[in-house]
Amino acid sequence: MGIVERKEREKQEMRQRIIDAAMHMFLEEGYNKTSIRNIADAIEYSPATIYLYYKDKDELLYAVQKEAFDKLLETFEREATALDPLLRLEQIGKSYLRFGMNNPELYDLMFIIRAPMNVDEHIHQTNGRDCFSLVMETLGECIDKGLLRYEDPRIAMLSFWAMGHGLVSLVVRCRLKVLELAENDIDELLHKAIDEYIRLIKR
Amino acid sequence: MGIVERKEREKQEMRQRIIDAAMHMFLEEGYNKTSIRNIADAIEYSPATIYLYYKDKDELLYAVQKEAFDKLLETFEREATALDPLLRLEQIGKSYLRFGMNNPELYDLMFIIRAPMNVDEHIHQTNGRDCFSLVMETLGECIDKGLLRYEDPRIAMLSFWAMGHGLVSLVVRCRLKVLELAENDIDELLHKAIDEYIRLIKR
DNA sequence: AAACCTACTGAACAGTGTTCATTAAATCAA
DNA sequence: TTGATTTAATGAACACTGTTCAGTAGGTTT
Repeated sequence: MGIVERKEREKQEMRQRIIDAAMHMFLEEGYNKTSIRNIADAIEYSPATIYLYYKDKDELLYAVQKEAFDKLLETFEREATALDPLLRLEQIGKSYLRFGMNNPELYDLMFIIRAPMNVDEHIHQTNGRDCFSLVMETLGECIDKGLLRYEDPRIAMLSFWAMGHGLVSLVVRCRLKVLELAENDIDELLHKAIDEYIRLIKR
Repeated sequence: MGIVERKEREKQEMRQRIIDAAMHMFLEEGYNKTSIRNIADAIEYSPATIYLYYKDKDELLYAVQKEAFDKLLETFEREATALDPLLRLEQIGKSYLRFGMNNPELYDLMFIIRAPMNVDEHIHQTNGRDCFSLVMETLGECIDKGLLRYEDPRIAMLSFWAMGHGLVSLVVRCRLKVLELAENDIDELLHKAIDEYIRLIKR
């Protein structure tokens, strides 16, 4: 009897249908402006049904986040392929910047949105782990080969990420306006900033 | 007749009473979890009254934000007093970090919270301007004296701020958990990261 | 004392996340 | 095939949210 298998499959399909709709609407309108009722409307089910598949709106967020990190990882693996670790590091930086600038709502979801504390904190340790391992390995290789002016890989990782995240999140949350930069220059300036940073950390 | 003056004074007092309560509750519970009704309760007025003094919840946010930037400016002026611009830059960096770590909710309000687009964008150009001028001047002085490995002050400002903001905001929004650092080390690591950054940008 | 003005409020509107008893349908056992 | 049981889905409700507005009480002016 394949009934239980089919049911399990249907359950997974339903879960997927929900997060597909959720992802779509989160990107279109943002997390806060997307209501469970809107998502329910989109998939033509009642709002209560969603709660049969996801415990609450946060769990929905984390599911979408997970898919987003998969996308970022794919992007890294596609765009940061250089064998030279230093060059690869630069590719990663540029890739990160582009990813954030091209998918601001997605970036928001992954790196900015308030992480509610009622959820298992473990999520933050698993979601995105692979992405960070990839960066970590590249940084480690650079340091091992003595290519960087960093000694401690933790400091290097922290700094590298902080620079990337700082740049993207200031743009995504409109905080650069205070610097009164021309809107068109911003993209170019960010890339220059990363270039400069890479230049600075090179030994 | 001092009646109109008294009334004006009372109006200002009421405005102040409202944002005092708002600031207090924003810091205690965060912006999103603070409702107009809660604020109204705290000052023992009806929710509708608040709308006589502030157009909407966002305007309340910007008023609180303004006070917060005043606080940050005071902090800078108190803690970053060195005559040597390079040393002063370091003091600013440390000061910024401490400010963010000691007042995470305030920091959130100032630099992370989604800036609604229905508000006059001009706010983002005025709120915090003084703080940035101060940093800008120090950076400018450093560059003029040839103390930094940056040429373009805009890139320098962008990078310096991105590093600071990146570090603080990753902590404030719990994104460092993925790096599995010991909770106690974080404060120290952030300061080391800033130290390293200053070291890197020194000519 | 009557008119006016202004500060304030209660009640309502449309929306939110979430829960739960009830219903309808699919599955299972006889 | 029929009856019992499990499962999936829902409508309605609850307790919130930001915001608006007609109505009121009281101080101010004429």
